[in-house]
Amino acid sequence: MIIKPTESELEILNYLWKEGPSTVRQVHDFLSESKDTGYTTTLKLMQIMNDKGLLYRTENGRSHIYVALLDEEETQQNLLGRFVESTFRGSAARLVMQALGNHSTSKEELDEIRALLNNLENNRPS
Amino acid sequence: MIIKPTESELEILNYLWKEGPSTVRQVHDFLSESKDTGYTTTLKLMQIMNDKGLLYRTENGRSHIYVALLDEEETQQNLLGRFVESTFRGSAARLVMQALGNHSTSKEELDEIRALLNNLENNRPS
DNA sequence: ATTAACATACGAAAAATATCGTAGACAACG
DNA sequence: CGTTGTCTACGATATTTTTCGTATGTTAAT
Repeated sequence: MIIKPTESELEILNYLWKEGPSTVRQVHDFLSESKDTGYTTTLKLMQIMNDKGLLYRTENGRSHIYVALLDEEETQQNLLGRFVESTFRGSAARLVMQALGNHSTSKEELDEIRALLNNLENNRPS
Repeated sequence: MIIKPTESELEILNYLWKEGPSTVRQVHDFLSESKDTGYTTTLKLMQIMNDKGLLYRTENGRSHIYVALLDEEETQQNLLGRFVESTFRGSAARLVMQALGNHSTSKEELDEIRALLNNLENNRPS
Protein backbone atom coordinates (compact mmCIF):
# COMPACT_ATOMS: atom_id res chain seq x y z
CA MET A 1 0.00 0.00 0.00
CA ILE A 2 1.57 3.24 -1.13
CA ILE A 3 0.28 6.13 0.87
CA LYS A 4 1.12 9.74 0.79
CA PRO A 5 0.25 11.48 4.00
CA THR A 6 -0.27 15.17 3.55
CA GLU A 7 1.84 17.75 5.33
CA SER A 8 -0.65 18.05 8.18
CA GLU A 9 -1.09 14.35 8.48
CA LEU A 10 2.63 13.94 8.74
CA GLU A 11 2.80 16.34 11.64
CA ILE A 12 0.32 14.21 13.46
CA LEU A 13 2.06 10.99 12.57
CA ASN A 14 5.33 12.41 13.81
CA TYR A 15 3.83 13.14 17.15
CA LEU A 16 2.30 9.70 17.46
CA TRP A 17 5.49 7.98 16.38
CA LYS A 18 7.45 9.90 18.92
CA GLU A 19 5.04 9.92 21.83
CA GLY A 20 3.04 6.78 21.24
CA PRO A 21 -0.74 6.40 21.56
CA SER A 22 -2.34 9.74 22.31
CA THR A 23 -5.57 11.65 22.49
CA VAL A 24 -6.59 14.40 20.13
CA ARG A 25 -6.06 16.81 22.99
CA GLN A 26 -2.45 15.81 23.41
CA VAL A 27 -1.72 16.01 19.72
CA HIS A 28 -3.44 19.33 19.43
CA ASP A 29 -1.73 20.86 22.42
CA PHE A 30 1.59 19.99 20.88
CA LEU A 31 0.77 21.15 17.39
CA SER A 32 -0.67 24.41 18.55
CA GLU A 33 2.65 25.40 20.01
CA SER A 34 3.93 25.96 16.53
CA LYS A 35 0.73 26.35 14.60
CA ASP A 36 -2.31 28.49 15.00
CA THR A 37 -5.22 26.23 14.41
CA GLY A 38 -8.38 25.22 16.23
CA TYR A 39 -9.01 22.06 18.20
CA THR A 40 -11.72 20.82 15.91
CA THR A 41 -9.37 21.08 12.98
CA THR A 42 -6.99 18.63 14.55
CA LEU A 43 -9.90 16.46 15.57
CA LYS A 44 -11.29 16.39 12.08
CA LEU A 45 -7.93 15.59 10.59
CA MET A 46 -7.47 12.66 12.90
CA GLN A 47 -10.96 11.42 12.19
CA ILE A 48 -10.20 11.52 8.50
CA MET A 49 -6.92 9.74 9.04
CA ASN A 50 -8.80 7.12 10.96
CA ASP A 51 -11.22 6.71 8.07
CA LYS A 52 -8.34 6.42 5.64
CA GLY A 53 -6.70 3.79 7.74
CA LEU A 54 -3.69 5.84 8.73
CA LEU A 55 -4.67 5.71 12.37
CA TYR A 56 -6.48 3.33 14.62
CA ARG A 57 -8.38 4.38 17.68
CA THR A 58 -9.84 2.89 20.79
CA GLU A 59 -12.46 4.28 23.11
CA ASN A 60 -11.26 5.61 26.38
CA GLY A 61 -14.06 6.95 28.47
CA ARG A 62 -15.60 9.75 26.48
CA SER A 63 -12.46 10.32 24.41
CA HIS A 64 -10.39 8.33 21.98
CA ILE A 65 -6.83 7.16 21.93
CA TYR A 66 -5.16 7.10 18.56
CA VAL A 67 -2.28 5.02 17.28
CA ALA A 68 -0.33 5.39 14.05
CA LEU A 69 -0.90 2.46 11.74
CA LEU A 70 1.85 3.36 9.34
CA ASP A 71 5.35 2.21 10.00
CA GLU A 72 7.62 5.14 10.61
CA GLU A 73 10.67 3.96 8.69
CA GLU A 74 8.67 2.65 5.81
CA THR A 75 6.81 5.90 5.47
CA GLN A 76 9.97 7.94 5.63
CA GLN A 77 11.51 5.73 3.00
CA ASN A 78 8.53 6.26 0.80
CA LEU A 79 8.54 9.99 1.14
CA LEU A 80 12.27 10.14 0.73
CA GLY A 81 12.01 8.31 -2.54
CA ARG A 82 9.51 10.75 -3.88
CA PHE A 83 11.48 13.66 -2.61
CA VAL A 84 14.74 12.56 -4.19
CA GLU A 85 12.87 12.08 -7.39
CA SER A 86 11.02 15.35 -7.44
CA THR A 87 13.61 17.62 -5.96
CA PHE A 88 16.93 16.06 -6.91
CA ARG A 89 15.89 14.36 -10.10
CA GLY A 90 16.69 11.01 -8.62
CA SER A 91 20.20 11.64 -7.40
CA ALA A 92 20.42 10.53 -3.80
CA ALA A 93 24.08 11.49 -3.73
CA ARG A 94 23.30 15.09 -4.49
CA LEU A 95 20.71 15.16 -1.80
CA VAL A 96 23.14 13.75 0.72
CA MET A 97 25.77 16.27 -0.14
CA GLN A 98 23.45 19.17 0.20
CA ALA A 99 22.09 17.81 3.43
CA LEU A 100 25.52 17.38 4.93
CA GLY A 101 26.83 20.63 3.61
CA ASN A 102 24.22 22.84 5.09
CA HIS A 103 22.99 21.34 8.28
CA SER A 104 25.01 21.16 11.40
CA THR A 105 25.75 17.56 12.10
CA SER A 106 27.69 16.31 15.09
CA LYS A 107 31.00 14.50 14.90
CA GLU A 108 29.33 11.36 16.15
CA GLU A 109 26.78 11.48 13.42
CA LEU A 110 29.41 12.10 10.80
CA ASP A 111 31.33 9.09 12.06
CA GLU A 112 28.24 6.97 11.86
CA ILE A 113 27.72 8.03 8.32
CA ARG A 114 31.31 7.30 7.46
CA ALA A 115 30.95 3.83 8.89
CA LEU A 116 27.89 3.30 6.78
CA LEU A 117 29.77 4.46 3.72
CA ASN A 118 32.58 2.02 4.28
CA ASN A 119 30.10 -0.69 4.79
CA LEU A 120 28.32 0.08 1.58
CA GLU A 121 31.50 0.20 -0.38
CA ASN A 122 32.69 -3.15 0.89
CA ASN A 123 29.48 -4.91 0.17
CA ARG A 124 29.15 -3.40 -3.24
CA PRO A 125 28.24 -5.94 -5.93
CA SER A 126 31.42 -5.36 -7.92
CA MET B 1 12.20 35.44 -0.57
CA ILE B 2 11.01 32.04 0.65
CA ILE B 3 9.09 30.28 -2.01
CA LYS B 4 7.51 26.93 -2.08
CA PRO B 5 6.93 25.69 -5.58
CA THR B 6 4.19 23.10 -5.76
CA GLU B 7 4.79 19.59 -6.99
CA SER B 8 3.79 20.48 -10.54
CA GLU B 9 5.77 23.64 -10.54
CA LEU B 10 8.81 21.73 -9.45
CA GLU B 11 8.49 19.35 -12.37
CA ILE B 12 8.58 22.30 -14.68
CA LEU B 13 11.47 23.92 -12.88
CA ASN B 14 13.41 20.70 -13.04
CA TYR B 15 13.03 20.59 -16.78
CA LEU B 16 14.08 24.19 -17.20
CA TRP B 17 17.05 23.81 -14.90
CA LYS B 18 18.19 20.80 -16.80
CA GLU B 19 17.44 21.84 -20.34
CA GLY B 20 17.64 25.58 -20.14
CA PRO B 21 15.25 28.09 -21.71
CA SER B 22 12.36 26.29 -23.34
CA THR B 23 8.94 26.66 -24.83
CA VAL B 24 5.74 25.37 -23.31
CA ARG B 25 5.66 22.79 -26.05
CA GLN B 26 9.03 21.39 -25.08
CA VAL B 27 8.16 21.26 -21.42
CA HIS B 28 4.83 19.69 -22.12
CA ASP B 29 6.19 17.07 -24.47
CA PHE B 30 8.59 15.99 -21.80
CA LEU B 31 6.11 16.01 -18.95
CA SER B 32 3.50 14.13 -20.90
CA GLU B 33 5.82 11.18 -21.22
CA SER B 34 5.21 10.43 -17.59
CA LYS B 35 2.01 12.27 -16.96
CA ASP B 36 -1.35 12.33 -18.63
CA THR B 37 -2.32 15.95 -18.83
CA GLY B 38 -3.37 18.39 -21.51
CA TYR B 39 -1.28 21.01 -23.20
CA THR B 40 -3.27 23.91 -21.87
CA THR B 41 -2.71 22.66 -18.37
CA THR B 42 1.01 22.99 -18.72
CA LEU B 43 0.56 26.30 -20.45
CA LYS B 44 -1.60 27.64 -17.65
CA LEU B 45 0.83 26.47 -15.01
CA MET B 46 3.69 28.22 -16.70
CA GLN B 47 1.66 31.38 -17.09
CA ILE B 48 0.88 31.31 -13.40
CA MET B 49 4.50 30.70 -12.57
CA ASN B 50 5.35 33.65 -14.71
CA ASP B 51 2.87 35.79 -12.81
CA LYS B 52 4.29 34.60 -9.51
CA GLY B 53 7.76 35.46 -10.60
CA LEU B 54 9.06 31.92 -10.72
CA LEU B 55 9.66 32.14 -14.44
CA TYR B 56 10.55 34.82 -16.91
CA ARG B 57 9.60 34.71 -20.53
CA THR B 58 10.49 36.36 -23.76
CA GLU B 59 8.57 36.51 -27.00
CA ASN B 60 9.79 34.32 -29.78
CA GLY B 61 7.69 34.61 -32.85
CA ARG B 62 4.24 33.47 -31.87
CA SER B 63 5.43 31.51 -28.89
CA HIS B 64 7.26 32.23 -25.68
CA ILE B 65 10.53 31.06 -24.26
CA TYR B 66 10.62 30.52 -20.53
CA VAL B 67 13.50 30.64 -18.10
CA ALA B 68 13.58 29.61 -14.44
CA LEU B 69 14.12 32.58 -12.18
CA LEU B 70 14.73 30.52 -9.08
CA ASP B 71 18.18 29.32 -8.34
CA GLU B 72 18.32 25.55 -8.47
CA GLU B 73 20.58 24.94 -5.49
CA GLU B 74 18.90 27.51 -3.35
CA THR B 75 15.51 26.07 -4.05
CA GLN B 76 16.67 22.55 -3.33
CA GLN B 77 18.22 23.74 -0.12
CA ASN B 78 14.97 25.32 0.86
CA LEU B 79 12.89 22.27 0.12
CA LEU B 80 15.41 20.02 1.75
CA GLY B 81 15.20 22.01 4.94
CA ARG B 82 11.47 21.68 5.07
CA PHE B 83 11.64 18.04 4.22
CA VAL B 84 14.16 17.18 6.91
CA GLU B 85 12.00 19.02 9.35
CA SER B 86 8.70 17.49 8.40
CA THR B 87 9.77 13.97 7.62
CA PHE B 88 12.80 13.38 9.79
CA ARG B 89 11.94 15.71 12.62
CA GLY B 90 15.02 17.76 11.91
CA SER B 91 17.66 15.07 11.84
CA ALA B 92 19.70 15.45 8.67
CA ALA B 93 21.86 12.55 9.71
CA ARG B 94 18.93 10.17 9.76
CA LEU B 95 17.87 11.35 6.37
CA VAL B 96 21.32 10.78 4.96
CA MET B 97 21.54 7.32 6.35
CA GLN B 98 18.23 6.30 4.95
CA ALA B 99 19.08 7.84 1.62
CA LEU B 100 22.37 6.03 1.37
CA GLY B 101 21.01 2.81 2.71
CA ASN B 102 18.25 2.37 0.26
CA HIS B 103 19.24 3.93 -2.99
CA SER B 104 21.86 2.56 -5.26
CA THR B 105 24.72 4.97 -5.35
CA SER B 106 27.83 4.55 -7.46
CA LYS B 107 31.33 4.13 -6.06
CA GLU B 108 32.29 7.50 -7.44
CA GLU B 109 29.45 9.19 -5.68
CA LEU B 110 30.25 7.41 -2.43
CA ASP B 111 33.84 8.60 -2.73
CA GLU B 112 32.69 12.12 -3.27
CA ILE B 113 30.57 11.94 -0.21
CA ARG B 114 33.43 10.54 1.80
CA ALA B 115 35.63 13.39 0.71
CA LEU B 116 32.99 15.83 1.79
CA LEU B 117 32.74 14.13 5.15
CA ASN B 118 36.46 14.40 5.75
CA ASN B 119 36.32 17.97 4.77
CA LEU B 120 33.54 18.73 7.16
CA GLU B 121 35.22 16.98 10.01
CA ASN B 122 38.49 18.84 9.53
CA ASN B 123 36.91 22.22 9.37
CA ARG B 124 34.69 21.60 12.31
CA PRO B 125 34.48 24.51 14.72
CA SER B 126 35.99 23.41 18.04
C1' DA C 1 -8.79 32.15 -49.86
C1' DT C 2 -9.85 28.28 -47.02
C1' DT C 3 -8.25 24.99 -44.00
C1' DA C 4 -5.23 22.81 -40.66
C1' DA C 5 -1.86 23.20 -37.15
C1' DC C 6 -0.36 25.44 -33.30
C1' DA C 7 0.11 29.53 -30.10
C1' DT C 8 -1.62 32.35 -26.13
C1' DA C 9 -5.28 34.16 -22.92
C1' DC C 10 -8.35 33.37 -19.54
C1' DG C 11 -12.46 32.10 -17.07
C1' DA C 12 -14.20 28.38 -14.73
C1' DA C 13 -14.57 23.93 -12.75
C1' DA C 14 -12.66 19.99 -10.40
C1' DA C 15 -9.96 17.97 -6.87
C1' DA C 16 -7.39 17.90 -2.87
C1' DT C 17 -6.54 19.99 1.75
C1' DA C 18 -7.43 22.47 5.64
C1' DT C 19 -10.39 25.01 8.77
C1' DC C 20 -14.14 25.94 11.49
C1' DG C 21 -18.86 26.39 13.65
C1' DT C 22 -22.44 24.25 15.77
C1' DA C 23 -24.91 20.51 17.87
C1' DG C 24 -25.36 16.80 21.08
C1' DA C 25 -23.33 13.87 25.07
C1' DC C 26 -21.60 13.49 29.30
C1' DA C 27 -19.25 14.32 33.57
C1' DA C 28 -17.79 17.42 37.43
C1' DC C 29 -18.87 21.03 40.37
C1' DG C 30 -21.00 24.92 42.47
C1' DC D 1 -30.43 21.30 39.29
C1' DG D 2 -28.11 24.24 36.20
C1' DT D 3 -23.72 25.86 34.57
C1' DT D 4 -19.29 24.99 32.81
C1' DG D 5 -15.78 22.33 30.49
C1' DT D 6 -14.50 18.81 27.40
C1' DC D 7 -15.57 15.25 24.18
C1' DT D 8 -17.07 13.60 19.36
C1' DA D 9 -19.71 14.07 15.01
C1' DC D 10 -20.27 16.25 10.92
C1' DG D 11 -21.76 19.51 7.51
C1' DA D 12 -20.14 23.54 5.35
C1' DT D 13 -16.84 26.72 3.86
C1' DA D 14 -12.22 28.31 2.60
C1' DT D 15 -7.95 27.72 0.32
C1' DT D 16 -4.78 25.76 -2.70
C1' DT D 17 -3.59 23.33 -6.66
C1' DT D 18 -4.63 21.24 -10.94
C1' DT D 19 -7.12 20.68 -15.07
C1' DC D 20 -9.55 21.95 -19.00
C1' DG D 21 -12.68 24.23 -22.57
C1' DT D 22 -13.23 27.85 -25.53
C1' DA D 23 -12.05 32.09 -27.81
C1' DT D 24 -8.86 34.16 -30.66
C1' DG D 25 -4.77 35.08 -33.43
C1' DT D 26 -1.09 33.69 -36.57
C1' DT D 27 1.46 30.92 -39.71
C1' DA D 28 1.83 27.66 -43.51
C1' DA D 29 0.21 24.73 -46.92
C1' DT D 30 -3.10 23.28 -50.27
